[in-house]
Amino acid sequence: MSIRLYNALTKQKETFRPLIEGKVRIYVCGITAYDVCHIGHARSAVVFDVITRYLRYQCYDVTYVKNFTDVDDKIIVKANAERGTIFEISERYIREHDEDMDILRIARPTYAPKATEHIDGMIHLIKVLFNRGLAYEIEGDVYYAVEKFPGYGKLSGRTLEDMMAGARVDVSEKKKNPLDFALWKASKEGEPWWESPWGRGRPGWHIECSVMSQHFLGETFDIHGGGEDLIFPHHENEIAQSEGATGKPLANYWVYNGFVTVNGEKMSKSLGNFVTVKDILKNYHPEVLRLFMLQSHYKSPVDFSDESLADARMGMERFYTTLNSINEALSCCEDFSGITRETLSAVDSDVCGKLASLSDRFKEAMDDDFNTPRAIGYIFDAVRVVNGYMADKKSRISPETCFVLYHAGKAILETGRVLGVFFDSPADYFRQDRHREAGKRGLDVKEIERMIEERRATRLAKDWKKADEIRHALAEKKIILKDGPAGTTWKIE
RNA sequence: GGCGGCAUAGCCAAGUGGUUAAGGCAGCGGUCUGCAAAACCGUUAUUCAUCGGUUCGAAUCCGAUUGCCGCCUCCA
Repeated sequence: MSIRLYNALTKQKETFRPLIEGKVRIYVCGITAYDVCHIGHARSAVVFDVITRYLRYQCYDVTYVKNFTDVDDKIIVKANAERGTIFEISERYIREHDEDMDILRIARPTYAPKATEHIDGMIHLIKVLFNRGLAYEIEGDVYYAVEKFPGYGKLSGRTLEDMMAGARVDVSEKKKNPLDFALWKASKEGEPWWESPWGRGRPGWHIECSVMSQHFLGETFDIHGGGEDLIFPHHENEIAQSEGATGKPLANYWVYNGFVTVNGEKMSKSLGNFVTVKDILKNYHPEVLRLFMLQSHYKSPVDFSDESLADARMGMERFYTTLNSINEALSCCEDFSGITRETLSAVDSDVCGKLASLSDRFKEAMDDDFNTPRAIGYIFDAVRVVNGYMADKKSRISPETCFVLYHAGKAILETGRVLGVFFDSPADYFRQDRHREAGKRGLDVKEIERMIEERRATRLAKDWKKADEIRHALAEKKIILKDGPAGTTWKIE
């Protein structure tokens, strides 16, 4: 069993073979720290989180690096506008980024370096490029001479001629070739600067990733990733810099997540449809956002809307409802330590077998280019099997049943957690959901619970008419009551 | 203009050469329930944008057409 993944460099699915047996080194381009994270950042983070979780689940020792760009035009503009330093701006947004990612249950990268921590390395790399005749300096700016690097365009699948034909190339007087890009920029008045052999300046955008990836992962590493918009020019330029300097491949597999659109439109500040992670987390559980994203393949574009999130919430409710039922059944469970697969009845054994196959099917799906939609389909299958089993066994909880349910719950939790979901207890999940939904609709939780308490008394008195009146009054507000043996619980539709 | 991607049920979405086209949401019928909810069972695409072609056989490969989208400028 081996993982196959789509390599954007070769444009085909390939068998994944890490450079060092058992170890995987991944570099993903992170954010430029000048604003809060939006759902596009969230998708990229979720995709690579799931990839690293799955690789670790498959017992790989993963080193995952995700950088922060903390010096850049937009940060400088914002710092000047606020009469602060670029560090005040970048530190603020890095902190916000980390908070958002933690809530989204994104495992922290092994290393999260900042560009400004590696200025010396950048200067060193630029010197190497000079020595190799790939860089030139004009008035304190240093440019990369793209026509000197034969492989330029190999990742994005275009040639220099193609690119020259495009009318949108910015023609700068200084550059020898309009496609040359800045490695180092002379700092203007009011801009941050570092000393360099070419005078006071600051780094170009692409050089940081070449330096930091090499610093943490070596000259060649396994997987380089990011959003698909980074293919050109960012990663094309990284390849030119790194491979131009070392003569070795930068990374063996190039993996890109598709974009998020909002109601069918590209997210942009001018359209005013910029959805931040914080906006979503006000209205939905973080795992709902993850489920929504993972129900599409990572390479596909995904369209975000309130309806699609609401659908994902219903799906998540199905999972947690089953997890809850398993917990309830096991809470009154008998000792099943003496039970083994071999001692089970045919029916019990059959269910146990079906649940045991979840893990294999899950791996089969994930091995195929991290096919999370299929993997999730298999978890839903398992949920149906275990629900059917519980419906059959309703009132007869035996040690054998407990054994089966215990293993069923374990299998579902284990697979789900590779996807970064099912980390809450069901009780917690539903409590949060009630409060969140009540908040969205301006409903008073205390008042709802008071009415349920009132209804409890009428039910004890078997006054069904009055009980139903209360049920219907709450139903008008989309509040659904569930009468169970342990009392009445509620949720919002 | 150049490069690339996508089109599968009411909606979302797997499947990319061969038994009944996963799964979720929504809907409908039934079981269960004091009534509900949840759950379960059944049901909802003779067909995969359109038209041709290759093949014993195609949603899956090839060509054309239509429609949508991304990149080529900062962008996850």
